[in-house]
Amino acid sequence: MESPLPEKSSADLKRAIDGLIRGQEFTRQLKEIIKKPLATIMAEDLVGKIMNSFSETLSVINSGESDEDTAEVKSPEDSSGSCKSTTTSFKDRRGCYKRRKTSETNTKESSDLVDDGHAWRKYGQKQILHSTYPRHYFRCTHKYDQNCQATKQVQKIQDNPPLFRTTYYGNHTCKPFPRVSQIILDTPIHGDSSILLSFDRNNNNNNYSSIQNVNYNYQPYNIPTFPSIKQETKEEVFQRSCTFYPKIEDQNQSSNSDNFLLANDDHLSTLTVFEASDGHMAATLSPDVISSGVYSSCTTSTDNLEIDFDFEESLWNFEGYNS
DNA sequence: ACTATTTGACCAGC
DNA sequence: GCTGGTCAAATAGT
Repeated sequence: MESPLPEKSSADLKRAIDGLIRGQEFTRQLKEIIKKPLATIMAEDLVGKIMNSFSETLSVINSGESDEDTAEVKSPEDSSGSCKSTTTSFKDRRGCYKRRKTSETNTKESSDLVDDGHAWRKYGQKQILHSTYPRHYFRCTHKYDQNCQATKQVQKIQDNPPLFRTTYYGNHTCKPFPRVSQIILDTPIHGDSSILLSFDRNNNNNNYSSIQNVNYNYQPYNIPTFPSIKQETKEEVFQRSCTFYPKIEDQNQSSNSDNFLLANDDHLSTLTVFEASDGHMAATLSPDVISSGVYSSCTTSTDNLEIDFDFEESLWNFEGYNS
């Protein structure tokens, strides 16, 4: 009773230990990659993993509840159902909910507000006592169409340099299926540099669309996942772990195609996006080689991969990817 | 017209 | 009674 920490089950302790070991391993990896070229983006990814690992561990240590209890996320729908209608008019149901007592949380702090791969909708903002900055409340965009109960809170905790604390509540039960196929990436390391690949769905003469805007400067960008791609396929295993770089060699070229470098643990490829003769967007993927730390395209390869983006299915279609 | 954000109101938990 | 989380009308944006 007098213990400062709640009593832990052996499963909790194992989770805590696993989390610490994971953090230790990520830190070791971080130490290794700092020595390498492209260290900053790889390091950033690892720092995120390290912080998540420690956050999860801390939440295990701090929670006084068992796994079974914490995994049960209270649903606002369930709680609003219990709202008494005797004192409130049926029409005005504002604030009619049950406050969350405990639920699965995951807190991370970062100097920027990077896209976490999910679509969020802001539903509130509140000035918090003894806090300089207001807290912003977000729910999953698919709360109603897919009954996804995930929410998050974002609060600025420091201005210079900016630091944000993001707390996630509940798990996404929605499928990450965007209504507008758009990938927006911010690069906190390099200030306002950003990359936007925007596909115009309004061009509905056929199943494909054209690239509206490809805007980038020539620094590396990281796509930890491809949230716009839904279907689990063998190709997605490749996509999921790719890092995405605009190719420097194209900087002064004016052409109707755009080249990007895709890198994962053991692949390097050039993705060339272009508008095909029939107006739809296509891309080819060809293996690259690294020499002396400088990336260059392997022009001798004929083992290219044809990729189309089908907006009706929201799928990248791979043809001839046999390796 | 439709969707997203803002903001004051409302209510549960402490 | 205070505080924080959520709702929903009003407003802004596209």
